[in-house]
Order: sequence, then C-alpha cells, then structure tokens
Amino acid sequence: MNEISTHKEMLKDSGLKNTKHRNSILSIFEKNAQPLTAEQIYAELANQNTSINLSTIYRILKTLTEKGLVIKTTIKGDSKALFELNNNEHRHHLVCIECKEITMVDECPFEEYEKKLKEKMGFTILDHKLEIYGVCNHCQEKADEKNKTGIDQPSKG
Amino acid sequence: MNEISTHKEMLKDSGLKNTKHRNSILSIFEKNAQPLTAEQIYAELANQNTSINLSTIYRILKTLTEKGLVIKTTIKGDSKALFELNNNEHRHHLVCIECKEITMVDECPFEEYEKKLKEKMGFTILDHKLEIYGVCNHCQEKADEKNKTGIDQPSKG
DNA sequence: GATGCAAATGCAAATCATTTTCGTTTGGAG
DNA sequence: CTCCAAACGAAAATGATTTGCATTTGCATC
Repeated sequence: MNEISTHKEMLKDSGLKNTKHRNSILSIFEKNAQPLTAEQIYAELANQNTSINLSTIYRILKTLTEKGLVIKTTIKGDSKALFELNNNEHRHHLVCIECKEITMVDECPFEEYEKKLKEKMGFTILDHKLEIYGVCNHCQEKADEKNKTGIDQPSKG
Repeated sequence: MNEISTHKEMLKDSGLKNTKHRNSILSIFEKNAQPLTAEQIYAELANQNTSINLSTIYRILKTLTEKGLVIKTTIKGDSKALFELNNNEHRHHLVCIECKEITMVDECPFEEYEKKLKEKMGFTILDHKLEIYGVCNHCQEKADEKNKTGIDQPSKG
C-alpha cells in the first residue's frame, strides 16, 4: 500500500476529504525530519510546481492539527509556528540556538537528561524551557462541583 | 532603601535611564506573582491613572528583556507574550489550561516530577512541553575551527 | 540652576504571521 | 451523473508587535 492511499485513510479516519493539497502536505512532512513552517511548505510545493495558496496551507495545517494528525510547536524567539507529523510518541525537541536545527529525542526521563544528551549527542545545553499543562486544584474542584450539580460543563473545544 | 531607589539602581546597572514609566512597570511586576502581557500592564497603569502609550510599554519590555531584568515567555495556544521579573532562579511554569493561571515552581529535577506535582499541588498534568536550547555538535565544531583560524566569531547577540 | 544632547516617549503608520470573507471549484455520497 | 457540503483562491482583515519621526525628558556638565 503506497503513501497516497495511506494518506487517504488518515484523512478519511479523521472525517476529512482526500484532496490533492492535503496529500502533498502530508508527503512533505514525511520527507522532512524537521518541523516546518507554513512558508517552508509553500516553498517546497512551489519547488514541485504545485500551485497552492498560502492561506490554504494555513487552513490545512489548522485542520490537521485539530484532528491530531499534526503537531504545532513554537520555538522561543521565533515568530513563526512549526508543524510536524504526529507520530503519537512523547518526544522532545532539541533546538540548536545557532543553526536552528531541531533534533527529535524519543527518550524523556529528565533525570540525568542533560548530562546524557551532552555525552551522547555532543549537544551543549545552555537553556531549556519546560511548560506543564494541566488542570489546577482549584479548577478541578470547580469541575467536580459542576458534575455533582448537573450544570452543563464546558465543551472540550 | 525603598522600591523606587532599588529600581533606579537596577536600571543604572544596566545602563538605562531612570524614567517614571520604567519604574511604574517594575513596580507592577513586583506586585504581581503572575507573568503579565503588555496589555495587562497597560490596563494596570490606566487603573493607576498613569498615561502611557502601548508602544512605550513594548519598548520598555523589550529593553528590560535584553538587559536580562525581565523574562519573556510564550504559552502554547496564546498569541500574546508574557513578561515577568527575572529573579535569576531556574524556574518552571505550571499553566492551568482552564483558568490560565500560572504557578511558579522552584524545584526542577524532572524525575518523579509529575507524580510529585500531582500529589503535592493537586495539579493534574495533561501535557507538557520541554524545549532544550544549546549548541549542537556540528555548530560546536564549526565554532572551534573558527577559534583556531582566528576568523572573527559571531557576537553573542 | 541652566544647558545640551542622547535616550526615551507619544502618536500614527507599518509590519508580519495568521485568519477570515466570499465567490468558485471539487470530492464523494447517493 | 447530480448535488451539496467541504475545500480552495484571492484579497482584505486582524491582532500583536515594531518602527519612523517629531517632541520631551533624564542627567552629565557647566
């Protein structure tokens, strides 16, 4: 089964139509290890003589992100968003502050993480940024109360 | 020694003039545990009947960030930048995806981090984002070569 | 305290990534 | 093959942030 039919399935499973543009963008992601900006995708498609509007790319990226097929990331100090295929693995980004190259790291336990990364990959860590997202105690209690009283809860968006 | 004179010193040490606006902004940061957006600072100053232009706030925040007095952060899914005073400690942000409240966490070792946070603070972790910034092997070698050959290096920016 | 000049500020316009509107085209269910 | 919602193109809109330029202010020096 080739790439295109795989794409077709991915899209169908997400309730999306199988269009030329969506296939092209999924293919580009598969050919690139690096997360890409909308404009990089635009340039790549131009390279392939594929005519597409930048707003269409943004629209597709937004849709694919909402469906969980793609992950949107933003890197410190960079104004443009980066997108990459979601392989459903918990991974981290190593961002070189000089060449901006992004390396994927599959392993996570942060304990001795820095040391190991330095030894194994020769990556000198200067800074890192960790953000943890979740629900605080307060909101959790509020949600529990709502459940009890039967008041309708916020949609999951 | 009061707050204002401390600000005066901070600014002087960074080679910045001691202006009313800069003092006001530093004071606002000290009164707020949460990181703030430029607009929140604007609103807060309006509250205090202090007239200031939004672009001036952006300019001051940029300057203070460049001088290392302030830290700029961006939170996933939020288009506005957040600013907070730099207390020169390695800290992480706990972001509640419901109320958006940000909690500072001083401790870091990530090992058992999530579990501990859940137990100690009642914060249910749904996701986290870790970005590691540094210099990759490749760039490091390039830099070493340049050092040898005496070619001038990029300024530290 | 007066003076001068670079730095800081206000205001309006510009910028830049991203989104939206709306008219047209297309995928795919029936 | 037909039809309609979904997708797309083009251009304009948006929203956060930045910039150009004229004016004001901090502060070192007189």
